[in-house]
Amino acid sequence: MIEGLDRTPLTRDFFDRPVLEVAPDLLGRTLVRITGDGPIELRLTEVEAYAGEIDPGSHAFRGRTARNSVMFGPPGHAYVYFTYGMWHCLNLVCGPEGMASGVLLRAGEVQVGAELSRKRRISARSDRELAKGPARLATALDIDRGLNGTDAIAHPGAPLSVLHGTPPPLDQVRNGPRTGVGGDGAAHPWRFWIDGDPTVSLYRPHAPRRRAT
DNA sequence: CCTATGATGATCT
DNA sequence: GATCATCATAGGT
Repeated sequence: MIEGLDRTPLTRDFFDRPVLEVAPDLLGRTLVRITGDGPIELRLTEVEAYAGEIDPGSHAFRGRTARNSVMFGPPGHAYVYFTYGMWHCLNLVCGPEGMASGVLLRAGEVQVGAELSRKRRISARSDRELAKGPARLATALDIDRGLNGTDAIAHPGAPLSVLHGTPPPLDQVRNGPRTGVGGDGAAHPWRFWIDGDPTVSLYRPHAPRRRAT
């Protein structure tokens, strides 16, 4: 186990705040995933905020649909979506309920269960790449749509939960434009990361894909 | 180090 | 039919 870590679970109140408060506050926290093979734990190093129906970059911008309905529900639950035909991404819903905001978990450092994670991340050249990117993070933690809507506040049998961990000093938290978000949503500097951490993903500006001819 | 491109399918218009 | 909160790989510098 990790020494010197505050392993107190985060509470519902932690997530029941505006997403721009919650997102940077998640850095350094410990994400716990209980798989069939054992636990995997991750220290969060990079996140992005999505502010519901006022945010052109958010899945909830055009209102509630079958896919995004979890975002409109209670804070502290997992919103998992499938994208680009083969990847999953994990978000944590923030408050207040009905605002449809969430935090995309983009990267982290695997601190427990790296051997389990490696089995799902064969192409990772080093452990620092296990969860370096949102779809890599979901793969490393064996997360798919089966976990969509799951309550991520710690409780008996919880497959997913978040512990207090060790937040970084405030002057080590950086922010900038969100990765892969174009149009009007690109203006918001709502990506947050821990400065200098080797597990933070590389920034890629949004580029529209060329149409097939 | 870098840039370009194909993979693959759910979702929404 | 177009888009997509992405990644792995190939090949150039």
